[in-house]
Amino acid sequence: MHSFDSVISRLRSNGFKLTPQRLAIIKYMENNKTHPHALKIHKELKKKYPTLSFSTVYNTLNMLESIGEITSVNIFDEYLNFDPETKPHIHFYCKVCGEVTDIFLEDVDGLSLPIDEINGNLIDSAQIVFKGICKKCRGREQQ
Amino acid sequence: MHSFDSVISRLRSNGFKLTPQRLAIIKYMENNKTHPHALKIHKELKKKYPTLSFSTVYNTLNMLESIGEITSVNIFDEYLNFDPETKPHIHFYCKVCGEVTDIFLEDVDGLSLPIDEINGNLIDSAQIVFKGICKKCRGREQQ
DNA sequence: ATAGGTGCAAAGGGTTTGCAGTCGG
DNA sequence: CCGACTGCAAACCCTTTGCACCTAT
Repeated sequence: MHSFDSVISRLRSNGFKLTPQRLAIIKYMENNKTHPHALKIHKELKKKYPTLSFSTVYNTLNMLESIGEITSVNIFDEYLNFDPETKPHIHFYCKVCGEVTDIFLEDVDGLSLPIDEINGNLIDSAQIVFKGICKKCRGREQQ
Repeated sequence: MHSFDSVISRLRSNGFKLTPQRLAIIKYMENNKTHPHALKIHKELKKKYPTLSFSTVYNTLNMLESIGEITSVNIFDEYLNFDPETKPHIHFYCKVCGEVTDIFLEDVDGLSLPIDEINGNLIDSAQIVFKGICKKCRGREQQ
């Protein structure tokens, strides 16, 4: 996702209206590394906007995704997680604490993406989720 | 998934009852490379077992997953796909025809899994979905 | 005989939709 | 002002659950 100001001007120049709800959602997503799902965003922002509806949250998230400012990923089975990081990257899901963190390709030896072709199939995107136990939880589990 | 006969004896020796519905579902999944979802399985098998219920399909699939005979993956956002291939592998989803095919690690240069640790995080499983255009559709699209 | 499985319908959880009222441009 | 957006409730889709009946062992 671009900076708050850039997103705002992109919306403005594309004829989108800048409602308080949209601004709040954009601000919430900017630099957000927690991969929130829509219901969480709704719950959080409802504190400040008590009448905020699900439809507005979903509409705004879908709109931001459609213009490429955020992406959505199925990290768990249950629901969609939204991510302001639009550069290709990998998600790591910790089975103990439930946190989802980003891993960038530079950090992984032996893994070179994008691979653009396998067995004649053209590849244009990849969704990679590693699951396991995160550094913090590993330390905590040692007795 | 093991062979039909092996699955049957595993169930028998574990005290599971061998109902016609279960046998049909197991037979349907054996060597199935289409990554079907529960509703598709239900629809298909309903032809032969008109009273087959959703609960039976889901119960059986969940049972088979719990004993490790099949796995479930979220290839699309919408629903869970079941796969009799339990060896770690990658899914390729074709955006044109919608088919999902398996890719094995041997086929991918530069990709060596399992990677067991990244940044101190212990990794025990990975879900990898490549999306793009499959060989068949690439040929078909050239004009 | 009996535990476990089936089928039905209803409930559940996340997401979308329809529509009247509202507000940003 | 007007068209796009909001909020509400209902609808939606896939999956699970509750429960009476049934069936494999």
